[in-house]
Amino acid sequence: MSASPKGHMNPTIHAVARAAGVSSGTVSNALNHPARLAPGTLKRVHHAILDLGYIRSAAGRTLIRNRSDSLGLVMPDLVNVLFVEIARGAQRSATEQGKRLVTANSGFNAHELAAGTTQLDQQDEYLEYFAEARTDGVLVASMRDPSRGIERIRNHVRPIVVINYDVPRADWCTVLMDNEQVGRAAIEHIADLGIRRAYFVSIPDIVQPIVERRRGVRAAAAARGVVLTEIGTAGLFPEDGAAALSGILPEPGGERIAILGANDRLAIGALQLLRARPDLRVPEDVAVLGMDGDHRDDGADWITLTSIVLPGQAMGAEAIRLIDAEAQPGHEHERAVLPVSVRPGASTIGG
Amino acid sequence: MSASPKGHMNPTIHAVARAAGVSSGTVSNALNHPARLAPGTLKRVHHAILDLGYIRSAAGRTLIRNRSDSLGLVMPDLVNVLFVEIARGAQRSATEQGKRLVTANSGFNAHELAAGTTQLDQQDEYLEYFAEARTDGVLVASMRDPSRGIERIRNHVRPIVVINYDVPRADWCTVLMDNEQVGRAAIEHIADLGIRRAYFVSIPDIVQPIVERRRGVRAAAAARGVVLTEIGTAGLFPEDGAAALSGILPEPGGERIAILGANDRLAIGALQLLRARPDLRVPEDVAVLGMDGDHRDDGADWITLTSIVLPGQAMGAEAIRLIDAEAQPGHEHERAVLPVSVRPGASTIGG
DNA sequence: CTGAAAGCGCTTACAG
DNA sequence: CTGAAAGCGCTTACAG
Repeated sequence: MSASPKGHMNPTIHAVARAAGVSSGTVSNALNHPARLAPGTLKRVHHAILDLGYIRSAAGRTLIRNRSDSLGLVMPDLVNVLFVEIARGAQRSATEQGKRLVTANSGFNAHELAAGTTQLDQQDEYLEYFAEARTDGVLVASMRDPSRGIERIRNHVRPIVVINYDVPRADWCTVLMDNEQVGRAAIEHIADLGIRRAYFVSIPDIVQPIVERRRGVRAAAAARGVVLTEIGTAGLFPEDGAAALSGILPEPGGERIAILGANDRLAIGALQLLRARPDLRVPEDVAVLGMDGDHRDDGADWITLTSIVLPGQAMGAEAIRLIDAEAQPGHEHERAVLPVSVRPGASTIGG
Repeated sequence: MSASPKGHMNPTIHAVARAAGVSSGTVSNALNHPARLAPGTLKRVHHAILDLGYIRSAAGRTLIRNRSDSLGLVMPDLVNVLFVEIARGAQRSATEQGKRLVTANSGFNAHELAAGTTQLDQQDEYLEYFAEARTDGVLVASMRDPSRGIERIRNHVRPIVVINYDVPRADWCTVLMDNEQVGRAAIEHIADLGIRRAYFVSIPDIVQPIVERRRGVRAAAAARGVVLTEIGTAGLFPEDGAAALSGILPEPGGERIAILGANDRLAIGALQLLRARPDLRVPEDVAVLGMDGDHRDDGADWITLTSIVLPGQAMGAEAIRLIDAEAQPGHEHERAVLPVSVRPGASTIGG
């Protein structure tokens, strides 16, 4: 049981073979096909393995098998809760299927992008890393087009699933949430409440989800006869929302309006302004809604924020399922679009 | 430039050599010691690499170099924001130093542990995974004793740094935050405000940070003459805090008290109760404080929560630094304990 | 400056 | 049931 009785570091399969008085092929069989060994031999080998603190080298094994029994997940930065949820869903699902999942963070940060301070992210580097490792499959959760990086590794890693970015006619499976539905659901929700005038508060169209939410908002507003005004912000934080909105709050007794934040933080910026305006009632005068369920309502809020719940964990789990499906012969690439739902709060429905 | 002109998959170094009309050793040199090649040869090799979509196999390379040029990080579940911050700090720091960092989630969940519904986590499995991969160093962020898993891989991976768990006389470097200071700082803060009676609300001592925070709270309360009452909860959520505290709220006009949540969510449970009690003023009658800076105060709160800011990103960065330091000859294991600080909010200081 | 050869630690038919 | 041997894809002295 002692880790290393002979002081040897890095014991190999040959050291184990010597200690057990067998050949290295037999040690390998003990690990890979134990049923082939006589019980006594198996026991001796296992004893030697424990005694030497032997751990098989993945390099030798991967080299000859040309597979590594593990999956890779490339993530943007973890500031966005959506990606934490995607990672959790994927990890759980992989574990349930007995697969190892290993994650790399590319350092992409939408806040920085919006503020114009982005450095390059490491997405392509980590894709290459997983390709070098001959990972059995790669999941890429992304805020930007991953095509170039994927193109490079195509010859070396087969099942690839892209999460959260939609490339037309892509040569891989894709898992998306329905961002147009996010925008539509927001408008539907306030239209159902009888509100006829809405402000959509958002950064410019620099990332795909924003583009699509805007499209959904516009389409639904047109369909429902909601008068829509779009307000641009410099960033995705509450103060950006507050700064952009300070001019548009109505006088008391005016027409009822809704403020729709492209994300929850922007909506919270609106709530901050409104807290300082006791003459305006929420939601009777101004209804407020966020669009990415990022804000964790744990009961400390002065008013709970209505938002759209994004299916992060489900997206992660779906991606693992598709990795599997891709491995089936004759599989056609799938494009899964997962639905979202409104989580009503007092900021629109009161109570 | 086409990915695979001859339809070959998994091109090897030999395929590249053939295409470039050189030997495989020369291709290897082009990758590892480009200066050794004649410019024309180098160019031909690079062209062949691009043309074939060649990506070097880490397996062959690791096998002969016995190192993989990457670091592994084993994390508990990402529900706890502290660990997200640790991961971000480690990732950023590794990137700055040009190192690849790859992460695995063990699925340990303190909430589930507190609720008694834990399954086993995968910490040891992923430690073994990184050992098999001959990772150049391993970081383990943990809520439980990782000794067994580390002991097993000791012969195969050298620099090991444990984050957030303190093993006495450990044979590795350790990065901690000062959890006793967390408890002390909480008491100091409210004692400085003149409060003489405090309630410490916490799950039982099933994880190390709780043990130490309790110890710090007790020591500081004794030192400062604060009358301390400890309240047990069944879990770490706001509703657990609210359930445990509903009996202890004072009548208006009584002695001023402080409620100290072992984490922010428990403190928020107290805030929920207090919002329903307009006869009690916060912080004049009841001051409330959380202990893990987990709650993101983004301005939607009815009152901002005073809390203790934990040095998550700094811990991650420090761990990367120690991996480096361990590699120096003659290095002695370090035990870094990073300080915490109070983030004052209206829930204790008003305003 | 380039090539031939050895060897890293495994797994897998194949003999025996 | 076990062992000897080939080979996975690389890198690195070493000749030339």
